[in-house]
Amino acid sequence: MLDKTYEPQNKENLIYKKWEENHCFKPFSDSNKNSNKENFTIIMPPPNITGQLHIGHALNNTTQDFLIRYKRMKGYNTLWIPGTDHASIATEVKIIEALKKEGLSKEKLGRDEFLKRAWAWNDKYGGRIKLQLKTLGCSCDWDRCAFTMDEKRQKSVLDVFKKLYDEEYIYRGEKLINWCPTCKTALSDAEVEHIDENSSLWYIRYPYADKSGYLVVATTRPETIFGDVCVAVNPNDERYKDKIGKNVILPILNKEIPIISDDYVEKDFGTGVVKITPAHDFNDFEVGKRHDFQPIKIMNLDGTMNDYCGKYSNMDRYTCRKQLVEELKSLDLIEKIEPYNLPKATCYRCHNAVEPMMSKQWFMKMQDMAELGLEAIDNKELEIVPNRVQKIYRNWLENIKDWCISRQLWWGHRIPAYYCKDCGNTMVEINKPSACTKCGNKDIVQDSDVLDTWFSSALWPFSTLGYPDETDDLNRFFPTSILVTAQDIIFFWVARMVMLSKKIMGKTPFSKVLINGIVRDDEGKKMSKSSNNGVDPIEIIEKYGADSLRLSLLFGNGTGNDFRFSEEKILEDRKFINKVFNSGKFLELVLSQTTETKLDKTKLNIFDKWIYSKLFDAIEEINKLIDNLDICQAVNKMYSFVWDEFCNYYLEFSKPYVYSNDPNVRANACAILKDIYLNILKLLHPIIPFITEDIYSNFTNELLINQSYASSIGYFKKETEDVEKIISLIQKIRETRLSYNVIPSKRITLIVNKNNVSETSLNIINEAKLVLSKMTNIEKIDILDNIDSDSIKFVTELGEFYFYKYEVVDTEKEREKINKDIEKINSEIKILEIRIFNPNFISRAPQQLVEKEKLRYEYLLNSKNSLEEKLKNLK
RNA sequence: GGGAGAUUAGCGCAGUUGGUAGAGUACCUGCCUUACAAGCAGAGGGUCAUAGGUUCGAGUCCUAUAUCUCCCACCA
Repeated sequence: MLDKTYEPQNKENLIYKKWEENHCFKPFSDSNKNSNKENFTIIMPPPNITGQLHIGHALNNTTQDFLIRYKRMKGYNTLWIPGTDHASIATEVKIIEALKKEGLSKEKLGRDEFLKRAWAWNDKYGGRIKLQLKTLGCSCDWDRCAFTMDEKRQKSVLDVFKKLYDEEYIYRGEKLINWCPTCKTALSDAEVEHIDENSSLWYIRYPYADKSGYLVVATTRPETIFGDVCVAVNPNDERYKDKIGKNVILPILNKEIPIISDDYVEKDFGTGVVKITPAHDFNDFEVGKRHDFQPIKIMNLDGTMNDYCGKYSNMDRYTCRKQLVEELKSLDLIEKIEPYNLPKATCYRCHNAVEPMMSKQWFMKMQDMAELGLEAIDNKELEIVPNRVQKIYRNWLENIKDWCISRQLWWGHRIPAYYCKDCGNTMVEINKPSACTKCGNKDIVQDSDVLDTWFSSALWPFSTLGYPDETDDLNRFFPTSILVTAQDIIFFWVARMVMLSKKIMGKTPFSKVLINGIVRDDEGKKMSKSSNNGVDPIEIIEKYGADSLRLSLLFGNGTGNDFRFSEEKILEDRKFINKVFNSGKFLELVLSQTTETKLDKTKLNIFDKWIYSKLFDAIEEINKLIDNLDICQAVNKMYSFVWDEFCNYYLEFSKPYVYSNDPNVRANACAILKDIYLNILKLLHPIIPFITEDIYSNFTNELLINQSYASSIGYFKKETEDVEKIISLIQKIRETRLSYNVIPSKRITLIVNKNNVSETSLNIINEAKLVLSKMTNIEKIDILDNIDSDSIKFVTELGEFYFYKYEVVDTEKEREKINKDIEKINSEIKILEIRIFNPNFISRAPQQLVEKEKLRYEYLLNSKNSLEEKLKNLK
């Protein structure tokens, strides 16, 4: 028995448990190894264990669950693998924050203790994330749940690292890298965020060594002058042409450095003179390399100045800047200071300024990899929806640089490189070597660094399936079907998965990527882990149920478009769920009042045939839309079919039959109603799985999740057209009644003009008599030859109809109404005339359209004439 | 500096090969009609940002412009 109103709170958990107990989330192939059903596989983007899921995750996972449930019901061998990501740097930052509150630091704790904390953190937050996903209704296979740092994934990482090292794609070297002085680790280019900062441009005088005056250098980073190796001008700059090759004196250090020329220098910026600091600027590094200068390091890894900087050593970089500028001022070496906006490089995790530093790190060669990534797009092995995102992907790969993969962190995959303490030999091995392969020394130490968290993420599509072992899963499910993710990790993750899958597995990891939009809060601000305006989906689910949240996330949200989340929208959308629930209650009521239901598909009335046709259309359209990944439109179609066609019309149509006195009619009517309704539950199950499953269990003993997707017995053209005509008649009657202010409870007579309504139309009307009277409160239908001229006339496709004037009256209203109708028709006629009297239109537009418009024009003229006549006759 | 997206009814949005603008919600009118007032039946409301262009025909294609949002980027 269904409750009085739907109470999702207490039921959803139980339903989820039932699904799990019945192994509903497993691929068919688990129980039937010979299953030859086509696979449909999704690997979940693993949420970071830094915290809990927010609405953005809910959108992402609802979309995946929608696709998985749909495909499962479509008969695919579906597998959805869930998982979580250790999120190396992000989690480490969080743990350090937590330690700080306890007055601890990671150094005080030591590596082993710190890692214990990290694993505990994983238990807590990873566990919570899984719970959140279950609460949302995600039908993923929890037995296959993966964690980027669990044993199996460690194995994958070690294997791939060694493979790429052996093939010389991975190398170690000292290069200029992005360094976060706060997190005290190297970062990749992708992990650096640029923000605009109000700063200054300092114009500093560099005196010529021959005391013939000075050169003015404009810089945004005065504190780096300690590292200057030269100053550079453009070779074509007339102002400085004769100065090239001369020396200037570097202020403070009083060291002579040369003036060189390089194309990199823009004549028009600043003074046209650039100081070159190769060890702390990416451009300067390149210039320095071209001119054979040794970089001079001037900073420590914590962002303070190093011993090279004399009295400024050990001073924070920004303090140094302030004091240095003061000193330069006192030496009269500052020409001027201008306000200047510069993009400041910051760490994507701690948001502090990143420093380019010379450092020995591990890198992955990316040139060949990028080719693989581009090839995937070029050869259409990979399609990104919406299409525009492909450009972003392509652009990044075309400008890629080698990937710095080592991090000076503790929480992560430790790099499997071992160094001989004696001879310095480097060995990359999956297991620690017992002795140096070169000198035999047993004193071997492992590299203390860990890998960029995105290294393990990049292997996700095959590491989750068991790589490097040749598992059944890997053979069966790789490559996967589709990746659903957000746009902001297209470089971090998507591109790298494609590259590494192609490199390691020889195949693109998925053929489609569906990008879901960014979720914003109700003020339009981006919801994110870092900006802390995230809403916990659990809170929303506790209030409104998971189905309401899911529906709201998918309804009216265009593919790839940003989505504004509000509780208000949930309240609006959940009305639909209530509607579904109540129509189920109606079915239950009807079934309770009949002893027998028997579906006889040979005995369908026109309304049954109409609803089956509508169902047929709806399913066809929905299938097509989902295949095109247009989930928004698909949900829209479900909505309008269920509410407009089924609830508003078919339920009403069915009432005379389900309450019929003829037990045979009744049995069949009930059976059909049930059949249609159960199909609706199937149709809706991918969006609102809980309530549909719950209602379904009231009518059958089977689980809805296991059923085949909705289907209709067929399409009946003639009956469908007939019922459409009846619907227009119903609407016309209602409209006319209302326009004459006939109160709904008043039962009136419908007059049919025998001369004007065809035999077939009469048959249709006759078949719909009961329905008509119920839906428009018509007491009886008079079929007349002679109709009083003052009767109230209205026209539909079925012919001319009237009301007795004495039943509806009010001449003034009538006049007003006719005039309004004429006006409406006139404006349409005008538009049509422009078209059909245009010879160009006649000759160039499709003939079919021309014919259609001409017919419409004639129809309108006729209608207009009859209305005008009516107006004349109105007394 | 480069690129992408957005601009449609009061509001938040949909509109996929160009053919007379759509749903939801709000507002207005009338209804507690035995599934549902989280409802039913109706009505109103839009020069589809602006200006040009292509076309018989443009919300839809092209070119500018404006406003907003996002991404990328080493002009010191």
